[in-house]
Amino acid sequence: LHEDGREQVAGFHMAGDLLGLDAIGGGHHVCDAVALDDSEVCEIPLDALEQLSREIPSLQLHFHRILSREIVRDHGMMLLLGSMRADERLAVFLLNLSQRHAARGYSPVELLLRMTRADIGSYLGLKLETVSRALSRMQALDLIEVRNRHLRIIDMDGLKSIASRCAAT
Amino acid sequence: LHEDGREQVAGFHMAGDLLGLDAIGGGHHVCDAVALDDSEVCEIPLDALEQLSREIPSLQLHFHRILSREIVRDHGMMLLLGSMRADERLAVFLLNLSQRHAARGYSPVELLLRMTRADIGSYLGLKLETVSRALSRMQALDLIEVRNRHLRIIDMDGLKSIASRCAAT
DNA sequence: CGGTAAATTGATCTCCATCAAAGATAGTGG
DNA sequence: CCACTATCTTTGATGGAGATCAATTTACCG
Repeated sequence: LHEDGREQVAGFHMAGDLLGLDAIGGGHHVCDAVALDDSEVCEIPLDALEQLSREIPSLQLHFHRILSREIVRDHGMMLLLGSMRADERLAVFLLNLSQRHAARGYSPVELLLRMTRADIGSYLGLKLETVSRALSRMQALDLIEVRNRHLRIIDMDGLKSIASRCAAT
Repeated sequence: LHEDGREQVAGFHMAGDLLGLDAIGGGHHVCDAVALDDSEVCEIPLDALEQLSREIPSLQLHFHRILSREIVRDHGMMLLLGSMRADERLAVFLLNLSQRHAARGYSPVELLLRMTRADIGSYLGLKLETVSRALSRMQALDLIEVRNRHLRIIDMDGLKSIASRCAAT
């Protein structure tokens, strides 16, 4: 995502995720996408989708549900970026990754981070060093085990309690 | 917006704005709305809107455009919350307010802030004291003139240059 | 006019950014 | 196969922006 020079990672997509939901409605994309791994992409022509969703109400419903979820997700990110500290952000990030892994039939505790620390930092509004430090701290607390891009969640509940330790901003 | 205790101002709406765009697609609202002034609200039944937009393609197009804009707007906020300092955030906020005022036929320089400093802070990911200090600083630089909730923009270009002084995160 | 909520301003502290350097990893070519 | 290089990662030291704590001051409303 870029807008007057600045740029930021707006999200990480996994198999089955839709992307490019900005530009629905005819506008131009304000984000671009970079593959972090060998990927297959299925392009959905917007007008065909709109045409079909006019004919099939349940498709329309699903389409709108997806758009809505994107908005809710973004609001969650705004909350995270606006009021969480470094390790809370990271905990939320890891738990989210874990959930999505599990939803796709992979292990919820064994994660392979496809992105660099800088990417994670950009996404979470942190610097890469801060991400690295937070990971090390979590490892020291036996919450996770990190070896480069390989990450294993040891104490899921511990992570959850970090992620939701309220700050009541 | 609240989710496990925390809460945050997700946006400020003005006359004509749609709100409640979470919950499109049948879900539950994750935000609620508070009137900061005497307000009239026109409720749009979702299923009627979807029904109509199935029949009127241009309505569907507009509807999708609005949803898309919301997503783009949120991404802008994520950028702001993730990588801007206090006065940049405030400058962006004021310029945005000014634009929307102008679009409605009001003066772009004479603003009446309907919300508290705490609300602004919550929206921008800052504390109320920080908002207050940033405003005072801008006033000292003759960029704006604040008297309580009344705000006058004196140097629009100055504000713009603050808003876009890149930080290249 | 008195009481309450909001706003300003000051002092201090904390967390994260920044600067800097060393260690690990993967890819390249001899 | 191994040295070689570029990139990524970790870790340390320092500084700064904003949070937090606290005390006035100002505006608002019955």
